[in-house]
Amino acid sequence: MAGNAIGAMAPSDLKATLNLPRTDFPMKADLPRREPRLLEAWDRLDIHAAIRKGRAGRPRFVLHDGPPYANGHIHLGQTLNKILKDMVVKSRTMMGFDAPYVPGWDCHGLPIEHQVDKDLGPKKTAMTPLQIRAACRAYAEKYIAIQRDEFRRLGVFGEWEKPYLTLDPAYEATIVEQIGRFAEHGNLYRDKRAVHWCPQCATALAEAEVEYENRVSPSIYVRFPLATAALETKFPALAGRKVAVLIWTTTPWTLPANVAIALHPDFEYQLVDLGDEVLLLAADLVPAVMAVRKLQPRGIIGSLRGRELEGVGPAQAPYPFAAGGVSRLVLAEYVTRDTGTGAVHTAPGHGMDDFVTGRKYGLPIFSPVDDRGRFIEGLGPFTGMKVFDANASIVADLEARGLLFHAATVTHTYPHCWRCKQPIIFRATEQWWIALDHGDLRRRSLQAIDRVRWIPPGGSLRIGGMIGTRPDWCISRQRVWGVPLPFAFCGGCGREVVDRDFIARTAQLFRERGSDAWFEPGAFARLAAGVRCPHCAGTDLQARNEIVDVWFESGVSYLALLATRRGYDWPSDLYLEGSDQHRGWFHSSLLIAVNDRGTAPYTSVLTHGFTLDGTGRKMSKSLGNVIAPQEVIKQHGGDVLRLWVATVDFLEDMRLSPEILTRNAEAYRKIRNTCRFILGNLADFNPARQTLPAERLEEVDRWALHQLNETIERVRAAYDAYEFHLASQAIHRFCTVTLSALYLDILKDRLYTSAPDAPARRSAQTAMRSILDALVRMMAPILCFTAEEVWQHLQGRGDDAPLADSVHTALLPDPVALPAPGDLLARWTRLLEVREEVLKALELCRAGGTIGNSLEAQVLLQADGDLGTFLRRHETLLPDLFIVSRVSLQPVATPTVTSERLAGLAIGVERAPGGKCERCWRMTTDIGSDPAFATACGRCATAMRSIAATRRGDA
RNA sequence: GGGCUUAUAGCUCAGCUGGUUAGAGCGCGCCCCUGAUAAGGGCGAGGUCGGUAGUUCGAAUCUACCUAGGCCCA
Repeated sequence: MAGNAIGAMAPSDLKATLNLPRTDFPMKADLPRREPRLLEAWDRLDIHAAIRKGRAGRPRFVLHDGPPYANGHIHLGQTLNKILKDMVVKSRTMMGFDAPYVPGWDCHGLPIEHQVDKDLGPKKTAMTPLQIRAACRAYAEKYIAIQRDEFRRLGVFGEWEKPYLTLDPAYEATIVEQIGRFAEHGNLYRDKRAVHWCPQCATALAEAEVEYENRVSPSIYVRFPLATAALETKFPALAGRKVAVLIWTTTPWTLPANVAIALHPDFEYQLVDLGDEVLLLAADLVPAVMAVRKLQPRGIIGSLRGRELEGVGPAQAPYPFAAGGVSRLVLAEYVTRDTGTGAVHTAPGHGMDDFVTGRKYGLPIFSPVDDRGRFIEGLGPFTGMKVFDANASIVADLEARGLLFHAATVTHTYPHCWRCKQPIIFRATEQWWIALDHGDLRRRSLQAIDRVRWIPPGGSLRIGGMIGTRPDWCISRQRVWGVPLPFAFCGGCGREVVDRDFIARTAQLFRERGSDAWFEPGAFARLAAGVRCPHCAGTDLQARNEIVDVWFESGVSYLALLATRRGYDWPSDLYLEGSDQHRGWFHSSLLIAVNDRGTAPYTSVLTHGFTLDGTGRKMSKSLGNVIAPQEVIKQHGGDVLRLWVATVDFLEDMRLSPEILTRNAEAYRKIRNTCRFILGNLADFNPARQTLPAERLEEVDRWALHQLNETIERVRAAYDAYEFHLASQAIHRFCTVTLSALYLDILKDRLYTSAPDAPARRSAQTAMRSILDALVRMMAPILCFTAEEVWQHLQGRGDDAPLADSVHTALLPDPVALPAPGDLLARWTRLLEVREEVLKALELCRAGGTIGNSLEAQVLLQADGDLGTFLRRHETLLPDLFIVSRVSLQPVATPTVTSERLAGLAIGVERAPGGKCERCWRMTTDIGSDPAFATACGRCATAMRSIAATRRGDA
């Protein structure tokens, strides 16, 4: 300011004496462009190493990553999962924990092999297992790279350069070792299991390879003659009658393998008298069954519950091949009364349900069909027939023998092979199993569940129910892309060979060379050298290429991590996955860990729900409501996506829609702008030199800091409890309500118009600096990019105590130390109540056209008694608080508002007297009182003189 | 069909062990400002707490059933 021009300042010159916000922190976030630059900056900083180093020696907190499947681009669910994990890791890190994060990938298994199959087409048949495995590996590695980049783009910190992979040799060795642990404990056994089987392709199919198509099948009702001795005491009328259980089936070819008839324990079954015979079937289905033959029953001889029939009989199966033709009456819950007779022909060798029932009752698992779907030797007239061709012969045979009650056809959905499109069958095959009840594995697992903290608590019930009732675990797969099961088969007696040395050598081989080594010529012979068959002592051992279930692979993950990395403790602190993993990874990890170490691999398990569309429906291609994270990032940026994750209560299912994203983008902008405004007002503030002690702060500033402290407490508690939505809400609320609408609005006059170094202004800046410093730390786990951006702008301000390079190496804020508030908070609550009433009055006045900007107003307040005293005590604060030019405590003749909430308060609003100061825009009666400043008020004149004096001093 | 689970304003969430006219933020409508400006501020209108029936002096909060979702099984 030139001294000689002081008296004739134009409005623009006056403006130049204001301390308006200055910052190069952009208002427009432009996250899609800016975030990649921050990622690069973090790379240059080697942020992850820096954090690890900074937390070395601190109490550890291990969130163990559940490996996503290395297949395809990441979808919203995986995105949510990784962001949640990252917010846990970042918040725990900022709470002072050493919280490493090692991402992992699930690399083996059917989906990849399936896809590679498709890609290879007919070529695959000419390829060796090693060649196919190489193609699978390439496929997995391609998607690991893709997903890694996509996850990193979300701002997720972790050991991306050194993830754990289920195809790593060391990992594969752990898998084999853990299989060995089950073998040691005697939980492994080999037994039959019903699987989907394609007779055309001569291969087992996984559920994913089965397609359901319409097909026309026979629909036949068959009599199973029943021995009634046990029933005759109750129903004497049965004596001497021909009695049969009536079953219904669409697969006549499975009748030769029949061993039982399943009834529902709760259904009512009737003995229906048809004159020449008596049929037993479910009461509800009698009319429908009679209708197919247009019969009228003569009467009902008796009725009884399914459970009363258990073990009655037995009935006689049409064929003697299985169990000598005996068909037991057993109970099963899956029997329905929608169709059929309520009595279900049961062939455990040829049906999933049947198999389970067979297991339960100890029935023979008879599966007289070869790889090509032909009946094997010993099936009499059917030997050599293809099963679907045999249907007609069997129906004719039943007819001839008087066992056929009725035959028709039915169109229904039937499983078909994904590759050859032909109908498939169920067939019992030999598989490897882990026994759940041997060695108390199930009971010990249930006990381990009780010692884990499940969030939400329902998780305990959910996994407990599953572990409590699940059948034994089938861990073998007849596939190529996976870890070979470390077992041999005896060429002499044909039985399986489970050998400790063989398993140990296999583990060692895999550790050194990876599981591909299994397939190399001579490898098996070396592993089997010196091993004898425990059953017949034979030494002619043979390989069978079976691989382990991928759930077993991923279930080993924490043990594999412990085996290969230093500094991890058992068990981990947290597993965090979607609630579907109660059945999956939590489940398999638990069984393996309990078997190996007797405890769960986690002390707590946090689950999240699923991402749904805006109306609460699941996202699916067919509904066209899928939201791709890549699109969200392109449109809004990673921080907006992260903010969405942080605003929802993830324990339940979460909705996402364009509207919800827009909401979050707006909330984001509010937070961003709040930071920007504070940055702008700290432009000239040197915290090391200009910070005022807390006792000397203006009262509003102290109040604001108390609000900050309350927010800090809330946010810390929320992070501690993984309640990110409460943290984000507290942060957002603090920005909008406390700061933007109130505190910062009130502050503007003080910040802009005071002399830069005026204590009142430094007081505000002191508070704002504390606020922004705390705010940005609180934001960091959620808005990791923006927090960093703000942090960088907070630096390099002549700060004597430089900040850490990255906000992510800093700690969450502790509450600011303040003098005891006394009645400060109560008084301010009351002042703000008055403010609300005044704002209403101002609004009315504005609507009436008396004022526009509230600075044009003078507020008259009338209050008696206690409130009057209270207002007088705070009189000087009031104009700033209301952002008006003048407040006068005086009787109000014609109140604009008479408060309902505050008894006795009457508020009048009128235009403030005097003229408008061109500098501070307040209405005052002392414009031009300093002749040097004709258009400025006295307060501004003083400020400008002070500024001028300082500048001269500087010069 | 079974196990677990959800349902509070257009959106995201609070609402503790049942107790006065159910809260917040955003959005929306109207208005102000133009010295946070592709910003900022104010006021206001929105809910029969999914439905029904109970328990209770009293229920969004407890019970039963129903409806519509979700995950996992079958």
